[in-house]
Amino acid sequence: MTYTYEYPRPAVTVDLVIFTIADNDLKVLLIRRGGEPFKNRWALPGGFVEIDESLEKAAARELKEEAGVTNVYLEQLFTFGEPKRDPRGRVISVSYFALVDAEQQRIRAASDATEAEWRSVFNPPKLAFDHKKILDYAVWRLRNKIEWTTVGYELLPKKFTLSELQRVYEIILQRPVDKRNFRKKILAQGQIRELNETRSDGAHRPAKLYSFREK
Amino acid sequence: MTYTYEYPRPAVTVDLVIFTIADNDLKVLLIRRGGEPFKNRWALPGGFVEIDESLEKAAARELKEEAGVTNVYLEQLFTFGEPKRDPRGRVISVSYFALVDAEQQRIRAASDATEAEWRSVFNPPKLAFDHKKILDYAVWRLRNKIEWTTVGYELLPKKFTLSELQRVYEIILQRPVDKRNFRKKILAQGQIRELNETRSDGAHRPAKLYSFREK
DNA sequence: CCAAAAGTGTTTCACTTACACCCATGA
DNA sequence: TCATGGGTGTAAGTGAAACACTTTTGG
Repeated sequence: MTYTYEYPRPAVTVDLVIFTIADNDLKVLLIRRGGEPFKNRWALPGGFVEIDESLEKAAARELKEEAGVTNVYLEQLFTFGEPKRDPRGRVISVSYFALVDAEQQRIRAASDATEAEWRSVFNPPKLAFDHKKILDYAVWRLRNKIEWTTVGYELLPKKFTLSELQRVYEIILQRPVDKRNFRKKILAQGQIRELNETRSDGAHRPAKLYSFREK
Repeated sequence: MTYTYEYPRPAVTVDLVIFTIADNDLKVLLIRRGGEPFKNRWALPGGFVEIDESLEKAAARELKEEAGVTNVYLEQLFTFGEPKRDPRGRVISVSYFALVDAEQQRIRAASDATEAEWRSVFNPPKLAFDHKKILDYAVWRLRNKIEWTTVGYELLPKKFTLSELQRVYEIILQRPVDKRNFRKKILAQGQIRELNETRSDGAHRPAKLYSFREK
């Protein structure tokens, strides 16, 4: 195959599905569009890939610009490239999903300037472009990942209780999880360390705090 | 976010990892490059995405052009976009992997004109660009998929014996598989139908033929 | 002492793994 | 009759799921 450069080129963007847990719900960060097309509709944050910037870097840059966070879990999802997905012309979107923990997510809420909101994943507003498809795919992926890997920890602050971790699983999977089996499974993974601290949180037995090994 | 169109745009290609089983080995289709860079090196088949063509269609088109096959298993793998992956400029490559069965693969070998070869995945020649990385990722994905899904059938003709299917698994996983447990597992999946045919193949008991439900 | 969440073990069931011999055929 | 690959069952082990009560604290 010979590469030539005479082809009309598509624009390439990254779109981000940024998840967090808040108010006992799984949230995604959405931005309200100011211009056409889809004016006033909610959309996933995203933007163009700079010519000398890797896709991963572009995603990390958007993440910082739009959600004000760095150093969070970030993974490429899928590349969407239907010719008509953007009415203005050919735009290929490399989608990423990111997991932001409750602590960092609060930082953003405070410094918010543009119209961006954390919205429930399970009852989202109508989205621009094919962003609903991207969101659905991201949720599907997150559900799979949480069952087979340890990404769940990315949604919690450094110190957490087992009940909090369990809630994360229940919220994402949208089904109750057995407490004893859950603790057994998590502890058997050997990925978390029990700290010599507890958290008192009302009129009941304080919970032991744990931390994830590295992060 | 506002889209503007003043950005210099990267070129977008699709690259294909086309697998087949032959000579008791897992093979990938490689093309010898005629021009610089990487002149004479082997590379994955691929090409530019046309401006009005979906990524999936572009991959299917390349698959037909390069391997002469249509209607085979095709799945998006990952998008590689390091700025320096192509020395001539910014090229973002959406990679796909395809599974071609032994029957169709023979068609191509007969009508071969360009310098394309089926090469062993486990002992490949030095590859151009970052194609080794793409190949490695595709092999990893294929291994996972074959353990959790039924894609294995895509590498066999419509009628096959259980021993042939077992060989496919052993070749891909690069380890021996227990015959009784394998047959039990496959039959329990309820995805194949026993045909009223056998295949005689030498001085031993003929094997029953099976077919996959749909394809 | 009461309310509330934390913490803890055992049994059952399903699935995976290990393993060895007879069968049908062609030469 | 022998060599070759096809075909079959059982027992042991491992991991998942179901399930209820005691502990610790604050009010």
